[in-house]
Amino acid sequence: MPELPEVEVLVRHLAPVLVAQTIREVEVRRPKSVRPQSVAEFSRSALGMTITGVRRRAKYLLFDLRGSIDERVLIGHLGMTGRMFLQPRGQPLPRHAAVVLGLGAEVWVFEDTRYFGRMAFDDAALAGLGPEPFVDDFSADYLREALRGCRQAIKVKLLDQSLVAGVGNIYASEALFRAGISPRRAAGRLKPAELGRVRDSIRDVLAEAIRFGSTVPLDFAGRADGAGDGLFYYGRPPGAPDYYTERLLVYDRAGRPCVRCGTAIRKVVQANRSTYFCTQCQR
DNA sequence: CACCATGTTCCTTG
DNA sequence: CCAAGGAACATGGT
Repeated sequence: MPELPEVEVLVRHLAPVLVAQTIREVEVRRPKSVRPQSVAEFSRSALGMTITGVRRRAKYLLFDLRGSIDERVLIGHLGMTGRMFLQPRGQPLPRHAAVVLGLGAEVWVFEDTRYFGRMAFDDAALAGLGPEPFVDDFSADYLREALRGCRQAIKVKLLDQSLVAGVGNIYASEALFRAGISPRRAAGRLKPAELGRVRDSIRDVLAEAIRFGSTVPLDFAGRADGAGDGLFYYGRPPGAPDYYTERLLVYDRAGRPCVRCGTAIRKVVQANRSTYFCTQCQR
């Protein structure tokens, strides 16, 4: 689920169903998921608070809470496998439900198979984040300044959250394909025009993903495959094509033909992460 | 069994 | 001291 577009879409879905709700019960089923706080600390901080806003910063979810005497922000991160959704009280929880917050008729579930994600009153990580991709500060000039003299590969730099916040491993490859730039180029060696293309491609690819995600309704009644279990998921009518993977042009397409020139897509490893690109289209 | 996976952080190496 | 690379975290899918 989780790069900037997925988090943004989730925020838009959660905001209308969470705002004005009050947290009446707190159940931490996985203490690690509220680190660095203790379960008791987390529970005390969340209990009785009313949700006044749901926002996003990079890949973090920000939940504005207001109590009778103060306000605070609950911060969520989905890690690699996190999800959040509401389900009716009393229904069986998923195996990896990490935190369950009781609201009115429903409970708010943070589920996280690999437990890399977090839900905590801890904003330390936000301080080091670079600009959001859609703000004016994120410009070709900004990139030129920030990457001056940098010999690291551009793909690796795009994953650096202090350079630009929210790009992950999938959209880094996708953006560079659209920009026509090899992921292995030294970041500081890119020409101004190329940095402009990198910036535009990042924005385009993220915006397109948000636009697509926003058109997909959440399914409260049952799963896209028809197995109704009371949870909600990003819906896809049974038998419909999986647009999510189809609109990715290079990611996870090693060996398959480039959509533009037909050359086999290459997979390489950079900084311990897979990178996908077309050696013909990307120089 | 081996390897891979949408992310972040810590430790080691140079 | 800093930059860069690699492993760890934990579970599941292929």
